[in-house]
Amino acid sequence: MSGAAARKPRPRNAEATKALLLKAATEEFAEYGLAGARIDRIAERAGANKRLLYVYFGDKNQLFDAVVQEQTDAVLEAAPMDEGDLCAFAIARFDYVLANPDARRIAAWRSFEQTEPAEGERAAFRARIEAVENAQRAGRIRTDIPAADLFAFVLRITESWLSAPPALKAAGGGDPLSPKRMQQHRAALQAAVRSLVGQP
Amino acid sequence: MSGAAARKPRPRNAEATKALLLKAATEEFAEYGLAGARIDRIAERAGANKRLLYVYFGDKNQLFDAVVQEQTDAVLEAAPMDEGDLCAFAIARFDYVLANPDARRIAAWRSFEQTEPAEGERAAFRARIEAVENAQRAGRIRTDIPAADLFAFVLRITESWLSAPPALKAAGGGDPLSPKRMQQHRAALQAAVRSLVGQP
DNA sequence: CGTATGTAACTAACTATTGATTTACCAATC
DNA sequence: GATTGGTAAATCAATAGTTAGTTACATACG
Repeated sequence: MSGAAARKPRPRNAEATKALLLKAATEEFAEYGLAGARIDRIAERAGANKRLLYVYFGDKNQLFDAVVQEQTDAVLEAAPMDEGDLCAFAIARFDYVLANPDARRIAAWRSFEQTEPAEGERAAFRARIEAVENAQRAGRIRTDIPAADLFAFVLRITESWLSAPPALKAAGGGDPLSPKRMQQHRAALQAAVRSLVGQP
Repeated sequence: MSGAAARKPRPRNAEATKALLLKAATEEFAEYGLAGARIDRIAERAGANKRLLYVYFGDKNQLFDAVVQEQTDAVLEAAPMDEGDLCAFAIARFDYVLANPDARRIAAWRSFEQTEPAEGERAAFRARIEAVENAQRAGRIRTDIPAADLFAFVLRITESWLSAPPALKAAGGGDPLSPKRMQQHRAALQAAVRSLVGQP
């Protein structure tokens, strides 16, 4: 027998490897952010060689961009805004980020660590704001708050518990993320958004 | 004249130097976070020698803790919660973080990069939640949303525009932080919190 | 007075590590 | 046999943290 342990090389499958790397990068960036993430850890998480990361994605920043792109697209798709219905939007977004905590953290890291907005995302927000304006004109929601502000309120409120300061989550006692607690919070969120957007 | 430029050493004043370092660290951490901040840049910003930073604060993490402590204390003091008055709290907090953007960013970085809550802060949040509960019992605010949830909603809403994704801020066109815009948003915030906490 | 002396404030240059990115190479598979 | 997927090990810059001092200043002593 040879002394060195036999390393079994990864099966040759570019697509699968690329997907594994992206998944590992998503987890790593979600946990540590762009500056805190480590290329070595990403490769290790993926069980792949570091080099492949550069082959498939370019460099650390481009990898981060790829992760951001995927996650923001997913959130946008999971929480549509039909007819400017902010209540439905809020609940859909809450459900999605509760089930996919990484998506929320990636979006937050991005808006903290990168200030340059992407054009596609800007357009997506503009469309949502316009939908809210339409609903205002149709008399479905209050008009004393500008559409952009109202949308920003609702957007943040959907993740207010999930992104609350650790000390606040801990202040209540009990598991702040237990299913029971989340069910309760979901109902609270629904009530809150309803009274927030309704006619005053 | 001698070839080397004469470096004028910093006047010998421990308190002043320490304060300058803390200020520089606050700016650096606010901008880049714990992982992204650079010790050398902090020293340079302060116009002080790197070594002093270690003498006065220990290491990078302890320096970050010192900054966090100062900033969170300041926010807590600037936005008190008398009699569970969430409206007044919200406006006071908004005004403070608008005037002190670093405080908000520091708090955000902290809750993202460090998960261990400090005991003092936990107590502060508990006190606030209790104040809200009292107001609920007194019939001043709605009771169909648990106090902790309601507080979390209001807390996040106070910074929803300031911490909105860059793409959202940019979507509206015009300077998203102009005084005029902020005045408008402040009114929107007031209206929003009022209808959020009022009896349904 | 003037000078020794202890110590606090400060500085420059060094080290040891870490971490992103590359180079050079091997092995499947078409 | 050329191209594609994969690996190990080197490179090179940046960084947190240190070592080894120098200078200002106070206080005490002759």
